[in-house]
Amino acid sequence: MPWAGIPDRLRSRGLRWTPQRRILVEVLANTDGHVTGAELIERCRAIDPDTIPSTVYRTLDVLEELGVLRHSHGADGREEFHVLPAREHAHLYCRGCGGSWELAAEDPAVATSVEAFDAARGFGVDVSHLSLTGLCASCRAG
Amino acid sequence: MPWAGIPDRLRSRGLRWTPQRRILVEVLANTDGHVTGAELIERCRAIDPDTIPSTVYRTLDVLEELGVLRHSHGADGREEFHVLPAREHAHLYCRGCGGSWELAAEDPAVATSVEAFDAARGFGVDVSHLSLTGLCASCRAG
DNA sequence: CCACGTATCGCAACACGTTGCATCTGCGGC
DNA sequence: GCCGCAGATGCAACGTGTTGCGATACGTGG
Repeated sequence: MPWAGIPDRLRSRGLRWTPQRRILVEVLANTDGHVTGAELIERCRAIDPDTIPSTVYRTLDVLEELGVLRHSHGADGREEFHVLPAREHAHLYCRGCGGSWELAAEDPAVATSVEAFDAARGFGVDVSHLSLTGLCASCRAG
Repeated sequence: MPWAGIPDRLRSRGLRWTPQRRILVEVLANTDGHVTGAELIERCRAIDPDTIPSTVYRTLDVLEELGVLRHSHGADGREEFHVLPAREHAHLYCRGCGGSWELAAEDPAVATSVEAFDAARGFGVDVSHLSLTGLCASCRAG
């Protein structure tokens, strides 16, 4: 678990390890897949009811700078956080059925797209911040 | 100007042409490129200071259903509206310099990506809802 | 083990957007 | 020209996220 090293990683940057951050990291350690900011706050409050939203969001920013997590924006523009992006991944949202899927960076379609933007304009797409909205195969068929 | 036909298009659907909608359409008619919801409200208030946000957002929904405009989410997740998407287009945001670019659906990189997702999983990407974040060529070089 | 500097916290206010509901009004029909 | 009613409005409350600021406490150095 990479969580164990976080206190020292913070301190080595002149940042601090506080009870509030410990709680959030504990929550994140028990999380996989996506979570919204609101969900994280809720889970933190389950541990410490005094959890303050702004503290959570600020800590999330810090953890993102540390590279421990990533955020992107869902189909509705809401923030979504991804823990431990061991594999970078993008997201697909279907506006028909509301379904969502994770796509690895190695997914052929994703890789093709990234290459296309690189080749065409030298733009380096952040795969982990990539959210596509559209219609999935079955909604198109139906 | 396609705006002239809007009152009738609304009525033919059993919807209504109201003073509030007239103001918003007037604002949109003098807009090109992207606007955020907040900007639209501000411009409406310049005409009628009593403009209410919820009315504006609801009208925007209606106009989007009419196909007069489209919305997507910017790099920060905020809503962005696009007037008259005569040409469907996607957006590119650079997290380095904060720059943003419009990409036509016919842009080679965009077209390649759309095809890739269609071919790989039958997913039909909404180009007009597509926002990519990453690093532009000059920020990568710098 | 204490003191000090600064990162962080808690709180309050704000910004953007959404929702529920009572009231009002556009507009089609008579 | 008037009526009725579904569609819209206005308002108020809420949800999510951000920001500014004074108070607090982490952790380093003595």
